[in-house]
Amino acid sequence: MSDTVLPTFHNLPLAKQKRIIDAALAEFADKGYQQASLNTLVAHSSISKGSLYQYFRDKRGIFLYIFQFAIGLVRKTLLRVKDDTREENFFIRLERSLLAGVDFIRRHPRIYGLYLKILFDEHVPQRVELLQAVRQFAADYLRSLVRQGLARGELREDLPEPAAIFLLDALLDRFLQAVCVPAFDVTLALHQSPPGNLQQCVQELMALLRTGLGKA
Amino acid sequence: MSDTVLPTFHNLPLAKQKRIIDAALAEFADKGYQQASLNTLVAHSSISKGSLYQYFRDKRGIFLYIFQFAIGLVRKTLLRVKDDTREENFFIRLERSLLAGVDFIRRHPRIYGLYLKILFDEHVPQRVELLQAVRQFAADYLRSLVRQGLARGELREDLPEPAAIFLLDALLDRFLQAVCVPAFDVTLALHQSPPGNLQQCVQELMALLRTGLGKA
DNA sequence: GAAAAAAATGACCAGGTAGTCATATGACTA
DNA sequence: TAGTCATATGACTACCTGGTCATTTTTTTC
Repeated sequence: MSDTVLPTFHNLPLAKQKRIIDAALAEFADKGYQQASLNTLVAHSSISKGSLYQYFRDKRGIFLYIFQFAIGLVRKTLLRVKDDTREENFFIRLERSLLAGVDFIRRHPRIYGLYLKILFDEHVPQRVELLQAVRQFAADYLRSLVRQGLARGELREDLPEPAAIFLLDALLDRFLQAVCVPAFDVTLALHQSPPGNLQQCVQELMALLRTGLGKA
Repeated sequence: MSDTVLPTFHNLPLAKQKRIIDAALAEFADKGYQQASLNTLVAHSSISKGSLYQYFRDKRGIFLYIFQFAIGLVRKTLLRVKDDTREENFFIRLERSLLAGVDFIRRHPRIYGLYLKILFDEHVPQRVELLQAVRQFAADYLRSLVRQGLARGELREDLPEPAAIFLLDALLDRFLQAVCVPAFDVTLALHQSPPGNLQQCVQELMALLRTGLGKA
């Protein structure tokens, strides 16, 4: 697990570390794992190729380090939202989480890009473990929200928990994708819409989740 | 658009055409566009490299031909489902469409794989057009179902159409992904479950869509 | 059956890749 | 100042890529 990054890297000045992390994130997010070029990476971070191999064992090592770094950032951000909205209604919390997700992506587009690049590429090292870590975290997050919502009587008592979590996960994930992948954005016009409009869309979706599609 | 495949290809015996299409589909579905190797492709279809370039202009041409071929198959299949369930209730139609999707993927796993490989790779030729074709088709399909459901009074009259379609699209797409990408299958245990169990999951999700999560 | 046209072939090319290694640098020690 | 040692370097290797082309083989035409 930790034989990915060598001690030399941590001896580097923080600014240099950051330069390398930034360049790696950009390259992997743009090209995916296999297609990412270490030559491009070293050029963009102004270090030599030889140095790169004194910081990391190999390409795989660089990638894993970067991805774990990214996962850490996501966890921290989402847990903060969960805590900040502790007292709110279930659907409000959901709405806030979603908007926080949009905000995160706006601030760290390359981290989200990296995640998307991994999703369906079976040849990425440790892909199953990395993906499962992300999805499991999301599911746990939503489960916690659902249980608190149930405890407060904001949700139907007979709610099938796994199905509900699945539906929520699907909707949230797709919403984020639609925000930053125009081709997904066929129905709502999220992509270029102002923040206010975006919030209105979210609220409409939340209302739909609450009351369902069927005739009352 | 049609300068992708050269006339020589269509003069080939159908069996040989099929061999090439199969090998190309397998290679692109497994590796994605850039990472797919034409050397592997020709080896697997038992033709020489030179021949490949007498059938197609270049790599891009092969890819586009294969993808359009795949799109055709999907359209045909889904339109048949829509027609077959013409008389059914909205939620039944949805359920049937979803199960038909699962069945299609089971029968043509490489076509679905190809679609997934395209989703987030900006470097795929014509990606935006290809993706939009697929998503637009799905959205149109769902819109048609929703409108007929509304006309028959099976859905709330005040249903916000775009939001509803978005939600349905998100759920259906994610369901298919969960069926064939184990890492997505964190909550429901779809991946290795028998068909009966799978159908029960779908029904549970349909019920959730109908009545919503909120307290009555 | 000969000539012409069409199709098949694989060695070859330029350009890219991940990773290596002998050498150079420069900071710290004695 | 001399010696030591962690770090920095980029030319280099072996390999793989998409694409080309002179040549051979097969098919068609007369």
